[in-house]
Amino acid sequence: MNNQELMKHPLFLGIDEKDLFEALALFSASEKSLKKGQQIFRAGTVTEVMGFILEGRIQIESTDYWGNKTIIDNLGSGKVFGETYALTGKTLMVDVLAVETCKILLLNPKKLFSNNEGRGEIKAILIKNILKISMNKNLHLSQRIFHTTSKTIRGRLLAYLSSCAPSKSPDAEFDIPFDRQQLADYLQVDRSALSAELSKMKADGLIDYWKNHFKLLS
Amino acid sequence: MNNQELMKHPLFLGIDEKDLFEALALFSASEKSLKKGQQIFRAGTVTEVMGFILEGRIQIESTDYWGNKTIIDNLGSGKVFGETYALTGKTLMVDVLAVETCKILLLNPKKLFSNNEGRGEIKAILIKNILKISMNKNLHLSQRIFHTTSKTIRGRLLAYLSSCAPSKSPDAEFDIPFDRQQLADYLQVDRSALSAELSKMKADGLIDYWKNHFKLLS
DNA sequence: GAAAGAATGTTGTTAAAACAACAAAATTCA
DNA sequence: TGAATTTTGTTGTTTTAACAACATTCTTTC
Repeated sequence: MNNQELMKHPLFLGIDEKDLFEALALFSASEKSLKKGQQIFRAGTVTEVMGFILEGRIQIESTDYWGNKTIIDNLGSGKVFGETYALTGKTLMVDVLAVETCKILLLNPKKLFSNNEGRGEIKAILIKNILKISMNKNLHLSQRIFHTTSKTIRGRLLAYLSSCAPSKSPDAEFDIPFDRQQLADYLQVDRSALSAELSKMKADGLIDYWKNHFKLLS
Repeated sequence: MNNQELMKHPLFLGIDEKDLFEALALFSASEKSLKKGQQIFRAGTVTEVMGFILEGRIQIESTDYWGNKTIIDNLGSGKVFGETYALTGKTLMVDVLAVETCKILLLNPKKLFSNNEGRGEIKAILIKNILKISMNKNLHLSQRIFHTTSKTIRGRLLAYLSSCAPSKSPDAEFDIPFDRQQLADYLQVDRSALSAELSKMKADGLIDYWKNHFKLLS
């Protein structure tokens, strides 16, 4: 990802190209490469930095005492994660890990809130951008809640798949970022029961799918 | 709630008393009284204003096509709601209503982001405050997700009640803001099954309760 | 291209919660 | 205070998903 592309992302929107270097310096930005499966943040710890995904996908999840995993979110390039923990200083409730090879920027937002470092206009823009990102994450978390609102597996699948579909029109096709086990951990249902329900829904003519490629039928 | 008290709340933190009036003007603040059960925002609509609770409690909820209600949150005095929708302009996914007699401030945050109205320092402080509020809401929504992570009613109750307890110490006593039906709608379980499970947990010596007053036992 | 491994699908059994209908208790208010 | 209403608790039945064990298909790698 080059500077031109960086500037198009919500975090750097409104920053002039000539100021981008200064913005990155404000964040004490450092690049990091991750292998598939590698952990970035661990629940129970604290982080001063947040992540910006340059390439690859990461997953936010939580595993309880008995080993039950809950996937909170799955994010791809251009997305920001950990900003809430970096800025509030709260102990992480979740693990964050790379689900494929990743390149990320680690950004420390602390200086944005100092009064004697960096240009005020740049800091103001970045803070506004982080606010927007935070609010979008809010909406995203709300959606996440609605995906598991239904008490039936079918209801949860329909809620999730509908929100993934690129348009309201029937016969919309799209990929989801989960395999079956991950989808089960996201919707908080049993994997084999999920597979069974998907089969039934296909038999009922509601959906069609192949691996992680789905189609909603009319 | 008087000005002294207002200034202690996260939204106005850092604003001098002499600037409070200007801050309220920036928000085009207007006070509104609500009767128990009265709706403030309706799902499917759009709002330019957010709410600040002066007195009483409000509830954020969603009712699906079949009448199944999900309670997302229940907020008391000093809390802000609707800020995400007011600032992003997105269509509301939820209803907001007063669960008891309420007094609220309606605040329009639009001018905070204009360049020619209001003093920059005040706007900057308010934006930072809203950012902090947004992030806390993020953490809150994450917690909300963990409250319904367990597949058993008992697990959900323990997750929720533990997070309500004022301290980790056993025998902690506290009130919850829900009656049985509301708690069921929050934890997304059946009310009668919830009552039955509470009885069992009391019989098992895990908890004690009377109405909405609970005690976690060691 | 065969073998090994991983992912997905299938089926039967078990456990749990939804649901329904009603009983008991608490609260409201006339 | 007592009747009406709301809230909470109880129980039996039905539905659903969890669970377990295994079959099948897909993918990887040598």
